[in-house]
Amino acid sequence: MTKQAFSFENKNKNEEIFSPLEVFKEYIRRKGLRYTPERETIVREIFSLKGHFDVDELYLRLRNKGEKLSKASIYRTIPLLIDCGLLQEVYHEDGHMHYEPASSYPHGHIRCLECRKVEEFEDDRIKEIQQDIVKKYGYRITSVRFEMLGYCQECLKKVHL
Amino acid sequence: MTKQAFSFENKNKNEEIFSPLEVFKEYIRRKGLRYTPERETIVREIFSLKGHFDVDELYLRLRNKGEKLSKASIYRTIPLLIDCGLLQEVYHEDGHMHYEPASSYPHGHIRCLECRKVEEFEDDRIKEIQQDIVKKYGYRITSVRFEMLGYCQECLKKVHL
DNA sequence: TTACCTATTGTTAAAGTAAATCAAAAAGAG
DNA sequence: CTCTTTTTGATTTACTTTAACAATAGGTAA
Repeated sequence: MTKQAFSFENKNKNEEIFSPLEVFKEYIRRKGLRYTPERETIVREIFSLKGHFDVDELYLRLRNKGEKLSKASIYRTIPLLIDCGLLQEVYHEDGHMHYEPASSYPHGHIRCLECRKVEEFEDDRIKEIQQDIVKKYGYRITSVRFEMLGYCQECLKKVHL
Repeated sequence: MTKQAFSFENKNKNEEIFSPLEVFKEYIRRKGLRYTPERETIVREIFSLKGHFDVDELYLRLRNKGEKLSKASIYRTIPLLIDCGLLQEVYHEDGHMHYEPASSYPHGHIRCLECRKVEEFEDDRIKEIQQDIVKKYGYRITSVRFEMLGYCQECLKKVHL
């Protein structure tokens, strides 16, 4: 069986859970690609920061740690991580994409259009909807995104929106 | 009361439903902006095509109809339409955003990563989740997006994914 | 170990989206 | 009709992301 971390399927079964790096290594091997220090550095950083990030942020973070790798390597690694289910796009803002490590629990995001904060919420119905779609349409779903835009309580108080 | 078309709130009440163009006019007036033929043309086109579109598509469509307006006007009109709740971003693909007219019924999108088709599905739970968030966090939600990525039945048969 | 093949890297250039600028045109109020 | 201010189209600009390519370095197999 193929290694999977954070997969929707192996949460309730007694399957082994592998670390992101293990999953990535396995993916690289399976695809006949090469495991390079640059790729390892990128994956380690993404899974150590845990939250949302964008390419520039990640690049600067690594730069500040003294890592010498190019932005191009980041751009090239991201599709690999998405492909093996470790990473997800979360939203496109300010002209570029924002990502987050894929997680095992179904959750959505609420973005305030005024202060631009992003809150997460958990809801089992997200998973239920996904499962129904699989049943009804026969899709194999690799990632789910639930996003709401609006104005948060604080901003609603501050200004008339 | 402010005019709203396709709003989540006025569906089950006996409020008048206004056409997108009426909503837009009212919005323009309220904001002290100017109602120009270019804006009207853009709004009419968006709500006549009904489906998803991107800026280039819309521009070419209008061009083919003999309309003489610039792409810049489209880029400038889109945020207005989003702001007044008539338009939503649906997904970012091929380096640019795709939009759709906001609709009154809660629905999600499934995108096949292989053949790139986009299917829509309706599910009342999307609205339920939204309402719960409003209750729990006090947000005013302006748009909701439920997106799933994966591989459709046909593509799963064709290739091993 | 060593040699070889091929993927990957950094650098640089290219493609393309979206936004900014600005003079000319036009909407809307009086 | 006049005046003020917004909007338009054209062009430039800023950026993000991808492509190209020579140099480098995994990984396999002798």
